[in-house]
Amino acid sequence: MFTNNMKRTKIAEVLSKEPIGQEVLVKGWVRAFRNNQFIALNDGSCARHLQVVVNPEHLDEQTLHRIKFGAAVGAKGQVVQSLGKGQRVEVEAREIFIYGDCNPEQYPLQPKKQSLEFLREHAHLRFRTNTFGAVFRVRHALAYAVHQFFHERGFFYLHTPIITASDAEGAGEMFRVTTLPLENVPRTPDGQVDYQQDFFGRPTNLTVSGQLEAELGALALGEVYTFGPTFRAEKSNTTRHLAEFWMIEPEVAFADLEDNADLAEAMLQYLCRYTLEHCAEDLQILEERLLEEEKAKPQEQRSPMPLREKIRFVVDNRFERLTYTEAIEILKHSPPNKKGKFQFPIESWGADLQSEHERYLVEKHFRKPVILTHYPAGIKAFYMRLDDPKEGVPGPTVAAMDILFPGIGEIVGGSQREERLEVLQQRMRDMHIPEEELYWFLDTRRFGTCPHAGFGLGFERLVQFVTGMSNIRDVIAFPRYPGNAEF
RNA sequence: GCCUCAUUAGCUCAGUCGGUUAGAGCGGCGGACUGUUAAUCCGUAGGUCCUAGGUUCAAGUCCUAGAUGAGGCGCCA
Repeated sequence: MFTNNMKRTKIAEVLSKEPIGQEVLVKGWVRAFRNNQFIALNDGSCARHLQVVVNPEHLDEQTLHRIKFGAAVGAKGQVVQSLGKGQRVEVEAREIFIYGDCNPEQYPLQPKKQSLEFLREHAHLRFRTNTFGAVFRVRHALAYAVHQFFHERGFFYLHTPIITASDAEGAGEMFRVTTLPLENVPRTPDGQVDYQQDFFGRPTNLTVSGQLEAELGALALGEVYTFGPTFRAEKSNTTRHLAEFWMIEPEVAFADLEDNADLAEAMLQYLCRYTLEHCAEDLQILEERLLEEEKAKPQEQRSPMPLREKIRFVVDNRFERLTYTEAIEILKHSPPNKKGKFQFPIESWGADLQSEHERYLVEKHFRKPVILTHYPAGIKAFYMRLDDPKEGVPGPTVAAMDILFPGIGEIVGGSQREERLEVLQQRMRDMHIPEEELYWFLDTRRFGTCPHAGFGLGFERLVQFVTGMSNIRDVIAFPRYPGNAEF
């Protein structure tokens, strides 16, 4: 009979402290049962399994038969030095208790390598694999480090709304939020949808960015950041877009574009360093997985360096900073442009850079993260600060900043904000953004305005970079994308 | 939204020029095994060849449409 009068010890603790001779109770899920004798037990606390050695003399035939891949079991026994070679310590089980059976004929997971596509269809179970265990432990570490980074620097965590009434930001297609009955929408006499009868008395959407609200906070609290879910209803079908993702958006008063770039670079290096120091085992698993995955690819598509080296490279090297105008010059004279290899040839100043151009700059030309600044005003948002005209620059630019990472592309997008009321109003008129809807935003410029700056970091893209997962749908627990909202 | 590729056993995939009874590895199941490490060994079951049409004496194989998945592009974080 299983006596459950002991405190459970986590496997991470047994493996790190190696308390030889101590009696422990461990609980977890069976990852392998070899030789009718050796259970590889994993409880999620760490990447590694604990070997539990079963002594058949202490175990009835029936329980032995229930030790199956995936079953939840508890094991009580002494921690001893292992006689085998794969591990230093193991638990000599005197008692085994089956919490939950796992029928192998029905269980979708198998004790073998399974494709990421298959696991994506079983996302509710994929946490139980080595790869996804590692991904989600690293994701947690990164989220924790984000708060630690900002807290250490005196930033305040601001919770901006998830439901918003402003649809004037132009950040993308929005998801409508309503309680109106879709099958029988109330109409006004002139046939329009009668939003006065809706929950908020007006049209509302899920937020596409907390930036405008964060600016309100920054112009009083000084330094704030948001870290929350963000929604874009674009039908993007790529390895780096989600309909629901998490975004980190710091906003800093009395800061200019350079301060902004400094902050973003320091943050990315801090977060990368944090995972190297706190997630060594998980990163090793992910590095080995990536190596295995890339074996199937042609040489030129493989990563130039192993995962951890790539992360260390970001920590140890200054990001390359250059202006859009300088980037255009480099691209114009680049071999692929001259040889007509770009699908979109670089011809003149003013066009937005395509993925292929960003990739060339980051992966071929500089071979390191790149901060691109001072984009043409025409291709950037209304709230970005208009630069003073500069010699050698063909048109008006804004104090924008994009950080490009190898393999992922744009990981950060930010700017110094336009703090001058008249300039901002002119920009809004030029871009057909209604002033009335953003009166509250403009009030910050009317009353005690000051220079300020901020950026947005796509959290999943950062997790992608650090874990080496190539599809963004594999770094969020339950991905939302066009045609899929399962689980 | 556009382009390319794929869909065959539970999973990963092979399947020749259209030809007769569709294969492998892993996994499952049964058995053996008290030092295994992707355990091993013996045995065994398992198929609506994505769907609907079409061409043909004959279709897993060719054609058309659709569904689903993957990758790329655009939009961006």
